[in-house]
Amino acid sequence: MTTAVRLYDTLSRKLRPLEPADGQTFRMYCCGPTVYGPAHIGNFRTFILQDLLRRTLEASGLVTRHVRNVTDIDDKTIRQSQAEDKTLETFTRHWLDAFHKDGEDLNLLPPHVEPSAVEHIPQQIKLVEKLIQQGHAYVAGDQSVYFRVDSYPPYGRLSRLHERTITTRDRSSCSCVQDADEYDRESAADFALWKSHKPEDGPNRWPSPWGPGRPGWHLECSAMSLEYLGDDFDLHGGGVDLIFPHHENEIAQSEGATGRPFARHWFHSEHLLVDGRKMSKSLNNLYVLKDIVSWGHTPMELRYVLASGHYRQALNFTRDSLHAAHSALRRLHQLQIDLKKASGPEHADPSWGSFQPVWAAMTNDLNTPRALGELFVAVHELEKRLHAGQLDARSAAAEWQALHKVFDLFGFQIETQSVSVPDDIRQLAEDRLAARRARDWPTADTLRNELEARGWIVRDVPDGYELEPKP
RNA sequence: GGCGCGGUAGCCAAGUGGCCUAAGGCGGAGGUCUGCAAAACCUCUAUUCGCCGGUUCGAAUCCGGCCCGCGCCUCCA
Repeated sequence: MTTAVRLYDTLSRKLRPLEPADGQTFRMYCCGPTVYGPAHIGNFRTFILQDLLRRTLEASGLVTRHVRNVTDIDDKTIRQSQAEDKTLETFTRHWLDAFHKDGEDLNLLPPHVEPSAVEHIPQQIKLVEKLIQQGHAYVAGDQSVYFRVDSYPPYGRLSRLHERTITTRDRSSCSCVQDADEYDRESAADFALWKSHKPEDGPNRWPSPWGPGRPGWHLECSAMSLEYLGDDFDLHGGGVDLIFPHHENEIAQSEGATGRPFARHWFHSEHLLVDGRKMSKSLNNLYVLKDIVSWGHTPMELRYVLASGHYRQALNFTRDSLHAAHSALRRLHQLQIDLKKASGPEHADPSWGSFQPVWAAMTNDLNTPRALGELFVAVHELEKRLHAGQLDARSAAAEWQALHKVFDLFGFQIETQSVSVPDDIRQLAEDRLAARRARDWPTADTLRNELEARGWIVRDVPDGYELEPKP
């Protein structure tokens, strides 16, 4: 159980074992949602991957401390709350609740701490003051504060910025990258730590030593990770799009202020594509959990789909993949039932049983697609042995437990769902059962068709029937 | 223009020098079961890894070229 989990690190570009620096608690910070609308399935890919990483770390025997922030003060939350004529708090509260509901449905483990940016403005101001003192930041003409990128030479390491900007300048001097809309900055590369109040911000302003305003986006993560995880911590995660500029800026702010190394490991998840394209409003392919459910699929099926690709690879989401997930999950459910039936009394067995290769794949760079492959190799073998009567009660009980460990590892909630059957449907099914017992096949078949017309599938089982809503 | 990623069966997706005459899921085709079905389970389903060269005893895996697709390049997970 002491297997070290190995994971690719964006900064060193190497596979490295994950170990808590303090030898006790693995401290991880994940960039959370901006609560200005429903989170889309691409957002959830990232959160589910972080969830899978955490579950894997915990299954390896580590204790984790998982911090995931909520961005509830930024351009988008302000703009949208103003447009809807709501206070920022009312507006973001609503979308945070929605996010929590979705997270629950997807069986995301709640983070141990979920700090809100707007509730940590004093900490952010303190950080800015520190950066100004150390010459890493300056107050511009409009009372905004900027980070002086030139004051922090390692800037750009995470995103290989050097290779990029140098060539960009060489190639096209009129690149759009240079079009700064804030001309108060010393350099176009400098970014805002504190934004002075502007009319369009409405009532959303906080006092600061530099006048009323609000924090810049990157600042919250530096301030809150410092608050809840300390100067340096074990892992920082987010989507690939955050590598630059968000995480680059976080590193500059945090290391500039503390003089100490920031996150020890960087975990970035690739994007989810829909039908081979990036999700976007204009392509009308930006789906949310509600859409998935409205198509008759479950959050678990989405979780399965999102786990079916490797985190460092863009994953192509299609509606077909949800069907595939449905069938795959049903097979897992069936094995659980079959194992339970063949099981003797339970006894504690902490092993992975037939699922050892699943665990091996997860600890090797969180290879979830490989792990699912190994899972079904084991499923197939176990079903075969069960049907051949080659699995004794003791082994079956052990495998049943191991299977549940695998379900926990993936966060799959697989249990028999008791569907409520309307009385009239129940009556039709009962009538059909009676007809079958009377060997009146024409009547039985008519009733089956009637049930199907009303949206219910009836299945005969040895002692009666089962009803399932038509997919 | 720069940086980066990828092209593996109808679809999704592992594998990155020999265990690959390529894992797994879905779908499809047969079968067992069934009054018939359905569900479940079993069997089969790429001699081949975008194309062309090269390196090597040996390549899906390494190198070069080409053709496609995708992402990023200052506040998008």
